[in-house]
Amino acid sequence: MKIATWNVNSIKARLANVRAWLGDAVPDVALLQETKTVAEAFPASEFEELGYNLAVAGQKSYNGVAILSKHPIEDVVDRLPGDEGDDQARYIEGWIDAGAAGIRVASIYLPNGNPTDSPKYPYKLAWMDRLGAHARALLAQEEPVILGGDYNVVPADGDVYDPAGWADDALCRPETRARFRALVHLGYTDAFRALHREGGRYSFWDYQRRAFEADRGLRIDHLLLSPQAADRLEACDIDPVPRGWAKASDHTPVWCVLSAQI
DNA sequence: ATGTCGATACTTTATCGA
Repeated sequence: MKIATWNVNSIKARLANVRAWLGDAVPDVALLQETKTVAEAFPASEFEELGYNLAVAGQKSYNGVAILSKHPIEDVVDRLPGDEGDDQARYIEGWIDAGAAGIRVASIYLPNGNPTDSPKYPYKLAWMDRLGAHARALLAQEEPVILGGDYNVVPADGDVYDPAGWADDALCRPETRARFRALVHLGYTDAFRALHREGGRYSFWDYQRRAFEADRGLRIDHLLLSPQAADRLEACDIDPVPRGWAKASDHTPVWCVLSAQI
């Protein structure tokens, strides 16, 4: 079972690239973020042609998340619990019905939070607290779970090209990192970090100032695995290739492979 | 020296968000 996460920065602008990568990498499940369109306008048939089922949560212009799965998607939850007044499309969850390899997945687009002296930062921190509460509730079900997405969190200084320069950014601030660590402390595993010791491995490079060419990047796209999923973790990596394609997203896919059973 | 991208609207350029 191969599961990938990718912030595509508009599913319409990225249609050809996403279809090409799905054809190359052939993930069973793809968790997409920043689709930037309402669910009714999501180009579903373009992915159904490739053998994927879809679950989509969208809004006009901003945000938007989706799950693509070769297996049926059941038990869909299309908003993060904990704030009925929050109408930003940043969370979708579902059960991937793959028999013994079945797994619960969530596609997460965590708020950026900049600038930190605006209401955006407390919104980010509150959103992370809500995610923690929901992640805790999921653990009680003792299922394999992958919470994947654009976390807008640089977990440690080795995950950003210029730690000092980014120290006060919403992606690096101590309050942000503390909440990410809290997710780990609940019992979730950062799949990439579990299998790779080295720093300097990034999933995002800004469009500006030739950041990709200079490898000035950040690791902010993560796959967090419940114990039942982590016990089945066989491989995880970042695929930088799509970031170098024409009309690239500013993020690149991160994927992992789980065995069918332990 | 400067060099971004995508969506939107009282659109063809400015604004917002990232």
